[in-house]
Amino acid sequence: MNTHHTRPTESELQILQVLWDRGPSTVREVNDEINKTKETGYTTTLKLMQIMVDKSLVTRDTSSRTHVYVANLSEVDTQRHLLKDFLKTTFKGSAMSLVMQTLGSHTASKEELAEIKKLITKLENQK
Amino acid sequence: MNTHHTRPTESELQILQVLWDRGPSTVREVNDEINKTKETGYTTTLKLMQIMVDKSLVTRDTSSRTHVYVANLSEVDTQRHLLKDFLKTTFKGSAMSLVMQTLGSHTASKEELAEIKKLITKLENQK
DNA sequence: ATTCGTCTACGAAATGATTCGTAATAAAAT
DNA sequence: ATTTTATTACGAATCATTTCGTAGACGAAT
Repeated sequence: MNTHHTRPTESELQILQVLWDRGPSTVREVNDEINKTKETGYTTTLKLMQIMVDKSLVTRDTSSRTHVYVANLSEVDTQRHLLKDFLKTTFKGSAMSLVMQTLGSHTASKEELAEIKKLITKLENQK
Repeated sequence: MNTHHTRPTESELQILQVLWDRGPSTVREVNDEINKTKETGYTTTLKLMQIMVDKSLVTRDTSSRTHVYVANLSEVDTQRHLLKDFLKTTFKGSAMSLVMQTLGSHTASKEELAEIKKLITKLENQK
């Protein structure tokens, strides 16, 4: 067991993504999903998910022979966490340069842009 | 030698940061800088920087005994690259949810918000 | 009841990243 | 000239992550 908090590794994150998308899933289901992208042996995924239980990243229901796994963290919380980290390490903590860069190099629809603008206006009024 | 393109590791990125901030630097200088944050032996940093030469992440001037290292990639290009990756792996490629989340959970000055708004308006007009 | 397919558990190999010790060398100080 | 100090080169140890083989168990199909 391990209650201590660490960043999920690349592979762990991939598994979490699947669990977030699909909801409670078996190893087989997760592995099938992952194999759409990346060839991975069944026992590899199994082992990773077992490790994730140990790290408390996921919980599993072992009442039936085929165990069912559930993510223990919410997607948004994890994103927030990783974002904070990413911001610090690659943008020296400057949220603004990250936003500017993202807007600059990724296309967004008019609607999306409008939505962001709305959020900004709201933020401006809070000051 | 290695011309083949990979993502810099955590440590490599840290070294690149120093080179971007300081400009051309010796191992000693980089190591001193890094030690402000994180205790690291001199030869550790040296070795990493030698590996980075091999990966062409940096170039070095060996004309004098004490070699001088320079980053081979621009900070912005690297950020763009890492951002793209990060977006894909943790935000399923949705630039918008990344931006929204960043704006939501990090404070920005009025001026910064205004600047972003200006960029958005510009983007809107391009459509 | 035997066989077949699928599952979990687990150890250990493979891979990748980081850290460090040691030797060789050159320059600087004495 | 000799000693001290700083540097590079490089192999190897350590550590974390990922991958996989094998064994044992269970249930379904024959």
